[in-house]
Amino acid sequence: MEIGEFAVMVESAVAAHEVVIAFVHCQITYSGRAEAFLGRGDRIIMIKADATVIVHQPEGSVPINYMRPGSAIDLERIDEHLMMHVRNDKEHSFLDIEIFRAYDAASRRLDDGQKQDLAGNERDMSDWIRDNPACIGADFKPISREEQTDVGFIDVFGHDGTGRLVVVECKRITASLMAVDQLRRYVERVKMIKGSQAVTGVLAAPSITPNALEMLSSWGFRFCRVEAPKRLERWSRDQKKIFEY
Amino acid sequence: MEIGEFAVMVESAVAAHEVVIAFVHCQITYSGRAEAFLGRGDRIIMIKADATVIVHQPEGSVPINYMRPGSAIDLERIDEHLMMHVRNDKEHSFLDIEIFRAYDAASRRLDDGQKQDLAGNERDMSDWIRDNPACIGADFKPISREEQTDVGFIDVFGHDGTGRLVVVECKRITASLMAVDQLRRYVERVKMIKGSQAVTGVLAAPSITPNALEMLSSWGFRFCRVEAPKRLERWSRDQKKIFEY
DNA sequence: TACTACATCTCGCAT
DNA sequence: ATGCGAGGTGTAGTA
Repeated sequence: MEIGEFAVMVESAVAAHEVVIAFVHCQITYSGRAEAFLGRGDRIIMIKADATVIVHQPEGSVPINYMRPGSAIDLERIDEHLMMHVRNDKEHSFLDIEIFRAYDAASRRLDDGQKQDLAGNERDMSDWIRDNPACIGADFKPISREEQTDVGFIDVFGHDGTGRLVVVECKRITASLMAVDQLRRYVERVKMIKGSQAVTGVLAAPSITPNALEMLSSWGFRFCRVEAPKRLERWSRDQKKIFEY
Repeated sequence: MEIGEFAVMVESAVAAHEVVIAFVHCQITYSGRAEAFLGRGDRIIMIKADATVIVHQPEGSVPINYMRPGSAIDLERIDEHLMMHVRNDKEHSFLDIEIFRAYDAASRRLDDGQKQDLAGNERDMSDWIRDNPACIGADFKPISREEQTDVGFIDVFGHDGTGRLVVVECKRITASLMAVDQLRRYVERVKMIKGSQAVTGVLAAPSITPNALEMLSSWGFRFCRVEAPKRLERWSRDQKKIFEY
């Protein structure tokens, strides 16, 4: 694709808030929260309707460069090259893509107002614990869940039969040292605010790392094996049969 | 673009490890670490040379769905639709993209062996502190930096003039409560292993939140204002003039 | 492989 | 605007 033709296409598509995709050979300079340089190679450039710019290499799941929505996109012709300047003045960042060749490009207006419905997150997990408190302890009585109490964001907050307060921290994946740090901070906060030492912590997760379990125990806290529930599991179970053949 | 033609193009491109980009109207079902459904709308599908699959909506900087490298991609014709099944058996996940229309698509073999050279990360920051220890304290003497010592991952580890050990934790952006948690854990670990109470902590960051500063002080630790250095700032400063006009 | 911590993390929610 | 924590986080480094 001739570079001048490519430039015209990109400029008109960006002006019309179309989505643009291009296969190019380029080198890239970034400056903003960090600074980076990427030498010449083949990449995929995506410009979205909201002026988000994303650059992908031919392999790997994360973009090598990107600029957030609302960037200003300018093209500058330099000899046979095309410099794509992407600026975000508010964030004091820029991305300069020097395009040596444009192999192919496409643009189109796309419409999509849908939002994804997702199940199995940490909120589903704390809901499930509130409704199934016995998984934390036979006498565990939940008081609040994911609410902004006077002690802050605590996933599930309750008390046991003896009147001791219980702070539950949920993790949807293996709990690590950082989860124990967080639980400890919450328990200390509750002790401080309630002016009582009768507070303990429970880490609820599908599993826990050995170091985290050791640290948890050293603070007198407890691990509870809980899986994040998947609301949509009805169809999931059917689909999963595919894996089994 | 006729859906049968699209199917043939995708299958041959995937087999040839080409990169594929398509503008489609589709709905998407995901099951894996969580479960999700996304109703009908226009999206961009990217299939990379390593069988990574990424789906973007027309706005926003993050993909709405993705499958990691090494996925199995199968197409199934259902009446006038096309079902793209993406499976990753190892991760027990799948992505089903029901494509109602393929507006446009392109594929191409892309070559890129380049790696990005990046400056201004946390490692650069700990390097800089090691080489400029006075920023931590007039008598601070660094011993190690980002090394796996017998006390674990500590950004910069040293001692002050009085023989007291100093643990430095670096954050390239504003330090929060979690950074203080981390520093406290490291200091406790060093106290335990060295069997000494003469250990203190320093949090080095460009700024710190009020709560984090309060917690830091309550543990007897100290905040040090340090910016992540940008090795490439030579050209950066020149380019930044653009912002000023 | 599991564990740990960084990331130009991004995003949402609440103050 | 800032603070805080989740994320289908992903990725790199290391044991």
